[in-house]
Amino acid sequence: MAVTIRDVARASGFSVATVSRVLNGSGPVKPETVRKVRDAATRLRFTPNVAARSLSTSRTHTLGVLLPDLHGEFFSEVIRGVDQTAQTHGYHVLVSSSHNSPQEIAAALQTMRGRVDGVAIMSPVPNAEALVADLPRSVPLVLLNCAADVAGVDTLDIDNHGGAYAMTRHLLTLGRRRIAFLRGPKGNADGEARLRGYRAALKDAGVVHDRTLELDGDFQQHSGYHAAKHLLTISPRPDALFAANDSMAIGAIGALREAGVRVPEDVAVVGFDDIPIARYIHPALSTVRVDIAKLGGRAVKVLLHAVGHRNEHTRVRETFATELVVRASCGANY
Amino acid sequence: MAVTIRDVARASGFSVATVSRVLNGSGPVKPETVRKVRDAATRLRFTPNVAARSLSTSRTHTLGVLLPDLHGEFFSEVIRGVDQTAQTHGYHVLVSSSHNSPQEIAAALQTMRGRVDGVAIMSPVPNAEALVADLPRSVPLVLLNCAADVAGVDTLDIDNHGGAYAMTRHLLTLGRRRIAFLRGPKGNADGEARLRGYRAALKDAGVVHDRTLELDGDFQQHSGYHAAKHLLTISPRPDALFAANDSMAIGAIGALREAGVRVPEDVAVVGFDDIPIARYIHPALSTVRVDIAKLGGRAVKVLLHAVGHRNEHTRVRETFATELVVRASCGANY
DNA sequence: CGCCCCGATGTAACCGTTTCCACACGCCCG
DNA sequence: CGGGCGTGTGGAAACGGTTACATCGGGGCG
Repeated sequence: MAVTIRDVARASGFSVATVSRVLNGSGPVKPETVRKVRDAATRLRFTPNVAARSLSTSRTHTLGVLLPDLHGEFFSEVIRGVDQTAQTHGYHVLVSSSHNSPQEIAAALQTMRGRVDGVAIMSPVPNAEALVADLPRSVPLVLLNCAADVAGVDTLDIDNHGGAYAMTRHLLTLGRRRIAFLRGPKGNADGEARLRGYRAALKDAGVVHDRTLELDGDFQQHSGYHAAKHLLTISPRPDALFAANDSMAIGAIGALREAGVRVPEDVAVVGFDDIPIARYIHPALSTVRVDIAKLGGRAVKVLLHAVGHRNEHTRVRETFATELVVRASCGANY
Repeated sequence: MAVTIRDVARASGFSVATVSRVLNGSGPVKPETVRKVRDAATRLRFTPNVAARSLSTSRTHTLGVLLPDLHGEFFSEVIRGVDQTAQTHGYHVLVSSSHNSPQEIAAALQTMRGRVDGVAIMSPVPNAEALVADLPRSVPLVLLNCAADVAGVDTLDIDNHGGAYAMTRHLLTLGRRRIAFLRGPKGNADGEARLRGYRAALKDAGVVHDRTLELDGDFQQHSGYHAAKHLLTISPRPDALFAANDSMAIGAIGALREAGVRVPEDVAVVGFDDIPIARYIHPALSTVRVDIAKLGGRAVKVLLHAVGHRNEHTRVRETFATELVVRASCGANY
């Protein structure tokens, strides 16, 4: 067995209680004692057993992150933000992906129980309300991008509607009229909100709404690729494509180029998210920036606040602003 | 407090020992008893306390992953592979990033102690041997891409040398002679091995080695961008650029295009990794494929094997084959 | 018929912390 | 001078599981 607190107690000549107090900085201890105990601890290379510790404190110093999947740069940015912030607060991060249904999320939450002090859920499901509603609410939760209004949990959202509205408006001012929209996965809250923003902008501009210009996608590159192929069969051909995320926009550009269609001259293509790679592709992708890593970091802070108040804090509901990023693919600069 | 095994025992009319046996499928129990206990457990919504469990079993059912950073698609692919495999084996994944020095790795390993049953380390440091050598070897470790030969740990490597050799050879057969190489971060084992493969191929082909064609990079897009800018100042100008990873290759292509240099006509650009996005950029990136997710998955399996044998198994040392992927950016198809 | 073994179950020790409570001591104050 | 208080420390009870060991019938076998 490894060295325990008892060994340190014996070696330093004090009781386990005192050793514990020294190591945790709790309770009054003589400086002299502190020194001796510290000495013994380092000499023996004592490392507290985290299981034992969390058994008695019921704190794990770990946060969970539930993601729908791990494809593309979007999610790695989320994790990056989460990990970074968690680390600076002395917390660990437990990730779990491939949760696309309420059932899977509930199951994952179940198995995480007791392993984490709080969980950030990025849920693609339409009605997160229902999902979270009948979960044991013992663990602090923060919902990311769920557009849900659930009592008892914190929620962080991206201003999807506003971003999509602004981008659509931008395309309209550039003179594009037949703007196709490439949707996210069915029921995905982000995707839906972006779609609504697009529709609203069209409507406000008095452009007639054409359902056939709303293409199906699933946020992954290849779906953008296929959607663009399909778009080329539409007559009259759209002069712009607004993809619900950057990955699909990139896939779409690939398909258009293959077909000899010029971007942005023939078809403007824009995305959403501003993943790091967006500026390096050709043409550089115009998109709607979301500070994804920051969102992840914020989620951690909210969670830690909840943990600190034993989940009896006033709930937070924030919306992250987006920013229009105009590069080349929208045709603004030629 | 939550419902404990004692509550289940009381409710079912059996002892905690029997309940435990039923729930873990250990020891002989009457079918009738099993039913009753199961009933009581579900009725009370009993969830075993993982801390208590791991305190007595010293198993956490969690694996750790240490990564140098989380930028780009490469690492998210690793995590994806790890998570997927871990999940199918009922394991959780603790990730931790930004570990670029032996000290940081050691520290992270320290704080993970007791939280995980094993750790996969993707270490960029040159001499992982030294690092891991003086770590407490209680926890099973698997080293990814360290090109290190450390006793007592499993190691998984990518055939960096072979892949780079093949790619360089490919460029040579296409008639390129002044092939620049864009290096990875200083001391990064993958980067170094790829560089050596490049050099070896040049040497074997009798091409004189020109140090000025070896550019500095750090695996991130912007470094590829800047390196390409620099490359354009070299005279005579190189006719090919082999980037040590795809992210940099993509950044480089962006820079070249900005400068009006045609890829691949004027300068061929190739990468390494075959991240998902590689095929969608323009020109589609020729690269060396590595099944990153599979590597992550394999790491988990190795780790679980080690855990199963209480870290007293025969160590594994595997090299993952790479595959030359010829697309457009190398100029083979025009 | 007695013994042994096996199946089924219970009792309690143990895992390594934290923390409540008790206690000793010195000091101040009434 | 005694009681209260604050400081420093120790003893031991949690925390909630797992599991070694004990117990108890009953069936097979010599």
